[in-house]
Amino acid sequence: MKNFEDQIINSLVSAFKTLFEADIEKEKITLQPTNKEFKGTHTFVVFPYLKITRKTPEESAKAIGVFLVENCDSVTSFNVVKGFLNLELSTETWINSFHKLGELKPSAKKGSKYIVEYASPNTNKPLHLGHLRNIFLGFSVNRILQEAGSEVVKTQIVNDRGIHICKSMLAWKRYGNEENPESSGLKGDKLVGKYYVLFDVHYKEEIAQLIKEGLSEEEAKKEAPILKEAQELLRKWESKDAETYTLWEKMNGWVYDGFDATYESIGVDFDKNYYESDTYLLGKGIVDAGLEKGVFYKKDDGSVWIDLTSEGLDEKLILRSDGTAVYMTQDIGTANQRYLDFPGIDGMIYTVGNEQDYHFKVLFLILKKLGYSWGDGCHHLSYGMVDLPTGKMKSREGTVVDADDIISEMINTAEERTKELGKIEGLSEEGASSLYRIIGLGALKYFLLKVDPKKRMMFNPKESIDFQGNTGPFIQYTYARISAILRRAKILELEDSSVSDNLSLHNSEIDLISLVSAYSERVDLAANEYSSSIIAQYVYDLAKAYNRFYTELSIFGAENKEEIKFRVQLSEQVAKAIKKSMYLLGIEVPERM
RNA sequence: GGCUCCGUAGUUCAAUGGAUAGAAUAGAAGUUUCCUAAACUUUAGAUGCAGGUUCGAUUCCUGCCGGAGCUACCA
Repeated sequence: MKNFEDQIINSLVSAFKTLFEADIEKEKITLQPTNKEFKGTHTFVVFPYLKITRKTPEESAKAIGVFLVENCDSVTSFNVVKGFLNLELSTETWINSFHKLGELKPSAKKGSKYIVEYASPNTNKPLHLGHLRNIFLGFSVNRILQEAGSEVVKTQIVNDRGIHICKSMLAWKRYGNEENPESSGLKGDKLVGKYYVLFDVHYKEEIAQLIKEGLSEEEAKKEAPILKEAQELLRKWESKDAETYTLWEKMNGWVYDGFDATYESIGVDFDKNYYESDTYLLGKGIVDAGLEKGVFYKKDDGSVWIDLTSEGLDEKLILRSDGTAVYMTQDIGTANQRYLDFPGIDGMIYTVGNEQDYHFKVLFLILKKLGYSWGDGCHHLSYGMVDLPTGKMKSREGTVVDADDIISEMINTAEERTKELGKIEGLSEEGASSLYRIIGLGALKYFLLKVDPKKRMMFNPKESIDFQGNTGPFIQYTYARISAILRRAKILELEDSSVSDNLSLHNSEIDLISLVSAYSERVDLAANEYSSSIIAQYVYDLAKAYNRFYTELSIFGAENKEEIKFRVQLSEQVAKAIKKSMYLLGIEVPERM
């Protein structure tokens, strides 16, 4: 909350006290932005208070408005439309508020410590567009939390074991002829993914054959020799069979090289990796402790359960009757392990698709019941699928948009567009290719981050991602435009003195001041909601407002030196706010484009 | 069947219970002797259906219709 807004609210409280002899709690009073069609910037809605005022909406609003103009320094005039009291503030208020930029720091998560998990790839297939949404979201939330004063550990959990891994291993053993990334020229993850698909092809053939021989589909799926062999391979892996283990390590190594290349190209990294092969046995000890505490109970067959029916959920299996772990056991164990690795954390953020909403609801409930102090701080950053016009993306059916493909496609398009617009004059070759990367990735990241994370979103591969309108490049372009202004201002050597408050401010300038000074609030909001789209919307508003300002008013052609100075300073602040916001989204901004 | 989420312009997305439901894109019409036209201006176009709560509902509640997900001793 800005200082002057706090003042206005205080004045509103005393207005009710003086005019209507009513005590209103300060916290209950809110101001909202005034609609563009009306004069003013802040609006107080009187409808909810009519019972107190015992007057018509218009009369009530007018009385309060008169009181504010008389008693509150920042309010200079008002107008009333029905029950809406629109306030206009003094230039001085705006100038002061402008000077306080940067002094207010976001602090929603001050002093807290989080672990953010934002990738959980399987090592049997390459990353696709859905993974990118996951990674960009988590990476951005990590930065937002940091900006809001928190310390963050970035992590991923690698699903490097299980039947699906054995499938690609088996297919490689059978059909691979010792093929490797060097000999094939394929990126490691792509190579392994190829064999995962190949497994499925042969699996389907065998099923078809068995059905011909008279088995039902159900039976055929279970009895296919290739599947049985894969299961055998999993058993061998679990018993640490040397040959199997070596192959597993070799193929996983290829995949990690592939993933690392992709991570590097999109500019994300991790402080700590967790591997399921290390963690899948964790959690059993905690089950024992939970049994003692009475959080869990044992059935006659030896399986362990938790009863969550009183919370409106189901009974949930924690440990199989043969004593082996399930997904939930593992997640409890991993969470505990992370706490041991990073003592003092206040919570963990899991960036995982919304098909697992129920799982995490249960997981967090269990953590709380087990009495972990950090259970309350856990949050499932749930996001919706990225859909194609043809439906859902499915790796096995090959209906995915590959991550590396879409990245290079975006960079290529950026190059084409930039050349078309003739914007590479005076750029070195490295400068140009770095610019294409910045723009292409900016477009992709912004496209995925501007949408509310919780919602399912649509990606149409035929209509490539836009570079115009509400897009990353539009915001980057605005930044580059301002940079040009600042370069020119530097040459002019405007002496650095403060701006007096007898300027007359234009609406577009007030819009900008008010947006720039909202930075901290918006970051805090985003941190509390774990939402990057709040930042994306904010930075778009900012860029849009700046472009309007830029078109409407001439900066260097202003009436007097003081106005020029003010507009340059305003531009500088907007540039800073854009740069910081884009940083929070993991997007770079260019000085020229 | 049970539980959860989602239905907003042709399309892709917005909207702490507030004013005439915002943007972008596609459509129509404009703006470059002057700070970067990846920009700006104008125009047309939408809340699945039926009730309820109230000063006021895209938002909250109920029912229906449509879509998705979860509902494994898989991960």
